[in-house]
Amino acid sequence: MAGDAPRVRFAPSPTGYFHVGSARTALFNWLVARQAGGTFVLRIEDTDAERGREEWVDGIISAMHWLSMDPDEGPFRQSERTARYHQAVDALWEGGRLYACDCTRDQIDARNKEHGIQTPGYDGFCRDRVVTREGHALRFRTPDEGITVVHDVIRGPVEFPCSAMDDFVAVKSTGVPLFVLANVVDDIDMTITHVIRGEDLLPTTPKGVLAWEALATLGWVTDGSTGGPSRPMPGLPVFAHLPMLVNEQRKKLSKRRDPVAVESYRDRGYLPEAFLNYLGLLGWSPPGGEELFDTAQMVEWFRLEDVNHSPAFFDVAKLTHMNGEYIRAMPFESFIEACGPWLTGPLAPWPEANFDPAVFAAMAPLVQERVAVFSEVPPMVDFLFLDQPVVEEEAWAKAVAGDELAGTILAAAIEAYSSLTGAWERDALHAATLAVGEGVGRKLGKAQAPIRVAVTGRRVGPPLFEALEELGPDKTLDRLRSALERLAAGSGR
RNA sequence: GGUCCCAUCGUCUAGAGGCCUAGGACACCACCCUCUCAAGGUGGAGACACGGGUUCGAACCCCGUUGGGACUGCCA
Repeated sequence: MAGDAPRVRFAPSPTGYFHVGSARTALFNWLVARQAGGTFVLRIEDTDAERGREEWVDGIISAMHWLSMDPDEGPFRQSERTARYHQAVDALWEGGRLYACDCTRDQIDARNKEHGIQTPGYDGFCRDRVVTREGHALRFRTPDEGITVVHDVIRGPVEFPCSAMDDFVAVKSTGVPLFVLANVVDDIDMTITHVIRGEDLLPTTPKGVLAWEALATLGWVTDGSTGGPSRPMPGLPVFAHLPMLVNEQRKKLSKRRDPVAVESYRDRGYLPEAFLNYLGLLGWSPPGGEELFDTAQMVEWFRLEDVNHSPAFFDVAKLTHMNGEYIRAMPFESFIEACGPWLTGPLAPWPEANFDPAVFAAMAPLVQERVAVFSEVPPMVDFLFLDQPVVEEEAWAKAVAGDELAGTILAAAIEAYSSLTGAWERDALHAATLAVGEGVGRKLGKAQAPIRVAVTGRRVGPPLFEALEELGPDKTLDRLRSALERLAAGSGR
């Protein structure tokens, strides 16, 4: 742990998509690097061949890019560094820190069952047996007594009794090194100063510390893989184990049941700025108590020492609210631009040719203050660009079919709208509709409901008269008439 | 079973012994505004897990209990 400029690493294993917990870990690492002129390294932990497909790695990189957290170095892939790990394994083997083991899991379990009642873990059966190194797993000989201390900036010193630590497998029988060892060798070679990761890794940290110390005792040197020459290995890094992100059941976020893919938030129209802001509030909060802040402020305020100890629930509702605040704060032009992907191309629910940017721009200010995520934009304006509106059946049932005055109102609206003498614009429509309502003894709020559903297909949406103005008299009257027809047909009248 | 971590409103958190009658935000409820829905405004309900210490004084320090979680794999 030296020096001024920290070198941190974000080391995900590529397992499909970018997990929100990983994003939070990446963010906190990134903050530490940025605030002190440090280096943010990306390392892909893919020692397990079962994992890791190139597309997953691409996914991680692009998600990180979306969040403006491009790595300064990497991606390094552990799968490409096996030769280096073998050197460490040789050193450890020759130093007597490793021994070969030919026990199968079943044998270990059977022995454990025989002895203790149910005590998982390895019993050290092969410690003093002679097993050939080739073709067998290599276990790390952990001390029988004493304690291993992990100095964690967030939690303080955490002590692990060595007696409770079993001889873990460091190298598979295939010769492939496992995570604990590869991790340590990499952190040494990459001169990592701060290991910032999830709390779930805390229990394995003492094993890494032991491996680190074993290597140090054996005179291991770094390989200069980060550019410099070979040099003495650095001391232990600073550890920081971040509190878990949990679901409503207070359990570690699960891939299967919880919405954890960062990509899915991107695809639903969350803003990266809002996403980062929210992530920053999980396990940490700025000294001034601010809730809304950008990454520059986070870089300025963030302190690893200030990170919480307890798990945090990933609350999509709060994220969504925050995203709405960001959307409303956007300059109008930016909002229009950000809506782009939702208005044309495959995401747009209407025929491309029907889309009219001018019409959208006219409605946009009303849309901007009504959506919390961009995926809500199309349904808010689809009636303008669809030949026929999507009629929500529930809305129709309630506001039209279920309203005994609906037919009267619709008919009166057709009459009033078609006899408008001035321009077809919001104020005239407003006044006309007000009159229609008075005709049936209803206030505007109640009177506009059937009209809204007839024309837009929905009970909620942007203000009606602005909408009608943009839609134009032909389509408006058309839709009013067909709604009236449908109503007549449906009710048998 | 073992090891470790954690414990303030439903949720995210502020709180680093007296400033706490515990603050803010999301969610929730009511009202106002209002052409629907939002946004906005006002108000409301809502927490220091429990028990012992230490102290003149504890949400804050210590111990225990309880509860939750993680790990315990030839995954990471």
